[in-house]
Amino acid sequence: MKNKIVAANGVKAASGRSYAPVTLDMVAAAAGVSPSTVSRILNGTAVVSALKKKAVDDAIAELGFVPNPMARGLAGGRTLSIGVVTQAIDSPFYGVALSGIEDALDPAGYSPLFVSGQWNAAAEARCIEVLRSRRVDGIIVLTGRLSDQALKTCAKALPVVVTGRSLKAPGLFALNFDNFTGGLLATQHLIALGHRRIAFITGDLAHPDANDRLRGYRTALEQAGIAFEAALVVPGEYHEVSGQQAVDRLLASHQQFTAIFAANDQMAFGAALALHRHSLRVPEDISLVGFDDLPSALYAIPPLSTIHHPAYELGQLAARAMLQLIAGEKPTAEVPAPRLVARQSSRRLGSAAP
Amino acid sequence: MKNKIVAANGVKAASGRSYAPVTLDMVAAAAGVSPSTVSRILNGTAVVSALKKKAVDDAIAELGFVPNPMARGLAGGRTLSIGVVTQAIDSPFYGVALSGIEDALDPAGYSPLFVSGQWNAAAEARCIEVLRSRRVDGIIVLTGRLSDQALKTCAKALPVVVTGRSLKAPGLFALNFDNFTGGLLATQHLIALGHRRIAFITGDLAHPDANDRLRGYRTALEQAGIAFEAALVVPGEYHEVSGQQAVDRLLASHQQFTAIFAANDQMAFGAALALHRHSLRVPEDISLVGFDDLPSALYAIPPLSTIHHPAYELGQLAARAMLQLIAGEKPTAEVPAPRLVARQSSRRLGSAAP
DNA sequence: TAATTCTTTGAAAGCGCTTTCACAATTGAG
DNA sequence: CTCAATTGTGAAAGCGCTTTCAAAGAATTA
Repeated sequence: MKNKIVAANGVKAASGRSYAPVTLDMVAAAAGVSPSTVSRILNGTAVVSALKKKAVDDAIAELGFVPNPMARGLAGGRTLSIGVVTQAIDSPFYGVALSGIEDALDPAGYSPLFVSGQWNAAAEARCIEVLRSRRVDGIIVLTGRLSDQALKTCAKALPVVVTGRSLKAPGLFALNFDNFTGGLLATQHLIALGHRRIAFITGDLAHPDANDRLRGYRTALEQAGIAFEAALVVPGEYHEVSGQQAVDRLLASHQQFTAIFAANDQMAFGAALALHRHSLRVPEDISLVGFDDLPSALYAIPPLSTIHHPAYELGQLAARAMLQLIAGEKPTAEVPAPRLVARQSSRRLGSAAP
Repeated sequence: MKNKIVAANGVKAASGRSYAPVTLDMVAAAAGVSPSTVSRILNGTAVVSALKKKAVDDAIAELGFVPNPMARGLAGGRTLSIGVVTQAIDSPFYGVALSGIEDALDPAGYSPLFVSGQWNAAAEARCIEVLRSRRVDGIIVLTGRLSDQALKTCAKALPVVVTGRSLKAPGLFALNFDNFTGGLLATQHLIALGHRRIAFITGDLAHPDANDRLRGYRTALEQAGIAFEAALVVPGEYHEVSGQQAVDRLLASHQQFTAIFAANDQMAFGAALALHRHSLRVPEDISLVGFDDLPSALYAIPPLSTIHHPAYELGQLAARAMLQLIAGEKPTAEVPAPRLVARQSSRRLGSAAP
């Protein structure tokens, strides 16, 4: 039926006639039923006779009716929108996660509302305020710097899903990636390749994940009977420059090392550039392993060995968990385990050039 | 005053007491005025005596009142939200643009609503439908595949700002980057370095920008008296793999060339990897120039020479133009001119190794 | 068959805000 | 000092939808 097409394609509809806001009342009138009945059919709130249902469905299609979410939100309390607090919408890692959220929310009829916290607790708090003032039905927080306490109290008023922490509270669901094991795997990989002097560029240690990755590194060392050397651990801040500077510092300190494990890919890229500037080749002179498996890791030169961090899936899982939370169910999602992706930036110590 | 703090910090407020939705009526009651007066003060719709204004302002601060956008939208027709149709929220280029939009919209009290069109006209049409059903006050379309006609008709109902096209229509503002000059500059740069056999990896030629860049390439060649060779032009699709494949194809064809100009950075990264795989060094054996100046271009190895495409500014300009459109003003924004950023991926033909 | 319980449906009261409209209270002009 | 033109303000009517609440009809039971 042509009706369906009009209903499914707003632009088409708009091109036909000027966008006429058709309301639920008009549908009711056209179908010869009361507005309440239309609403009930729309929301599946109550049983309606098949006869009337058909009449209403036809009227909706005929008129190309699209419910006004504003009115819905005002009247019903739900807005079918989920607030998403991200740190930077242009971050390569979070971008992918947002994409996962969007894709998981869409089929359920929910729209995400993205706001950026800029790695700043105060800004995040403002974000949450904005989201609540927009009456979102729930909030997904991607990592962030907000205190656990702030999140918990927020969860009292609204379902909350948070990634990057382990946290239990009513109305709150936490999805945590196993950063410890990730750090462990990366380091074990280098050790297995014969490396003993492995430098580590940390993430921002204000973040639990950065600490977990560091613990993984230390534990792997321990397990292999390699002494931990503080001088081989240099602080970074999760972005490229900091990785670059870390390597500069490492080199300036004249420490010996044959491999570098960077706590995320962005720092690994920076590190690679610094090594390049110092005429050190990866992996011939220095092996390099990152963390996150950004899309661009595949196209680094050489392609970066890294720990796969399933950002897209994480986004999807978070979104689905939110949907479950809203439905009153208990989310059960589990984040996939970390997995090493060995590419060409790491190689056996002392192996011949290709 | 503590009031201010509470008002500015929702989380704090929430942690103090359970989130009590304070309404305009409550403010009116507290200030001893009518709701109409409060509304007028909120919107600056009419002159209100200084005395009452102060009473209301105090009450607002005291109660930590935040207007409900839903109700506002329902009653007033405005929603203070702008729909943004992007192609992929996780694209490195668009991510930056979104960030610019967000930053420009925020001070005006507007929130962006991002939806992804996935480079698909039908999906974009659906996006627009979603945005309209959410009653956004305007729509910003980042490039996209929608027909000009569809955009124009959309603009009849809603202010529209579109990037990546030159288009004139009532209620519509187009912001176009000078891709032709960009292509020209990149090619001239390589020519100036002594290159004569310059391969070109095109973007998706369904896009006007891809064609403009190609025209720039051809024109630069012409101006330098270099014959255009179709065999040196290979099609790409604006993503890494296509750049990689393009180089594979180029090499397989045994064409001679000393430089490659890729129509965007992502393809340049792919191309660099392919060259690396074939043991060709950049820039010693082949000079490489990209287009867009993605943040990661700076950390490519070697850092990529490219045309600066001011994505962040573009986003800002688009958002500001939208604000002007909504205010009934005529936007005047101009996109900054393309600019070559010469880094280390391009060098003079035949120059000695460092 | 009368009494009782379900089902289906409509009327009406909001949700929180904006916006006419009209009423006082000022002010200026005649 | 009256009459008209301002001006500041409140009452009330929605915006488009959801959701009691109660009524009417259908089905069940005694």
